[in-house]
Amino acid sequence: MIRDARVLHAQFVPDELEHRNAEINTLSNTLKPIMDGHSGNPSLLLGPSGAGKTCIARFTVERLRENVLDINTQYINCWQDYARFQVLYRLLETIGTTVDIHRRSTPTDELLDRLRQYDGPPFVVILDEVDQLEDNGVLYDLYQLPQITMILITNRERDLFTQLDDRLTSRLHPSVRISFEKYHLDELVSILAARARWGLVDDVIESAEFELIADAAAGDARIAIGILRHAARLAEQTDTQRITTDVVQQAIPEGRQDVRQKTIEQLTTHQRVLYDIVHEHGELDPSTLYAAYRDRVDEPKTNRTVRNYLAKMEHYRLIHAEGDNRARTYRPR
DNA sequence: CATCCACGGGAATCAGCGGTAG
DNA sequence: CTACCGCTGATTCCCGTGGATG
Repeated sequence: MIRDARVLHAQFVPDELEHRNAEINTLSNTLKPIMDGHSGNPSLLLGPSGAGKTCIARFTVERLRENVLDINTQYINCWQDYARFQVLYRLLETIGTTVDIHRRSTPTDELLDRLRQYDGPPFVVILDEVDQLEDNGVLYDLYQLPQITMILITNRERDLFTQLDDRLTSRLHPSVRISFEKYHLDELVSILAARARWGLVDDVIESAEFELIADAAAGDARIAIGILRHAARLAEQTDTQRITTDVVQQAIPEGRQDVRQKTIEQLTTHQRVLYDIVHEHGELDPSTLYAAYRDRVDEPKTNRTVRNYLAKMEHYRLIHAEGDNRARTYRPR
């Protein structure tokens, strides 16, 4: 059934893209100065999730790399690498100067110094989910490095700009903005058809099923591809020769929940207990939460550790924290 | 104003892992 | 092969900060 599983993951970047030509062109144009050895302006890709921002960014940069003899590129997902140190570290990794850097002993400023000394080819940096950065200062750091061209991706522009301080806002405001809309139904169908063509055995799914998936995905290509992947797996497991409407129906909930499900699975037992408590209570204050947690586990972690867990879970958007200091409450997402 | 409660940064400590000297 | 060393990530301890409360 499945011929090439890589293709069935949303982060796979195809060799050719059927839609989003306008967006690709705009992005290419802002990157053009690089071809003449200048650094490009930062660009800002905006739009709902699953609208193709990440895919287009990677695609365009890859194509640029084919056209320019020598550039460095790095993709960073700020959801995973949200600290200033982590971002700088990744960049140094690409240019290969991390050898003697030890996470413990090397101060962040030294990483920045090393980046300043960088005098290699143009360096294009994709920062995905920028609004997740805990310290926006790193944007300022990068902005000041002449060889670096930034592509910023976010689905919530407002969140991003309220976090920025003035010097950054004024720097980034003139940057090129490219807005993405949700995919139309027929666009999703053709995206799915392409993935099926590359990733699945021939003739196992028909257009009615594509449309069903596209409809359930509501414009989000990531979800659509997730559903397709689950459906293919289900069909394989149950030894069905085709991806039928039935199979698709079963795959829809999992496909939708995919991202969240994966992060929940990554939680430790202690974190999972906290998650469950919050979701059972609906809304509660820190002390009741901690008390409930103590009751439920054998060897409870300290209050401080629990706070770390909660912070992390909020970061992954599994729970929602509201209010400062004593007004703090936690509730499910 | 003193006290309470929670937050989150930083230092100290612990436990697991891999490499290495003997 | 084993004992030891250094590194790392997780946890805990300690503490300053700040808004709420009485």
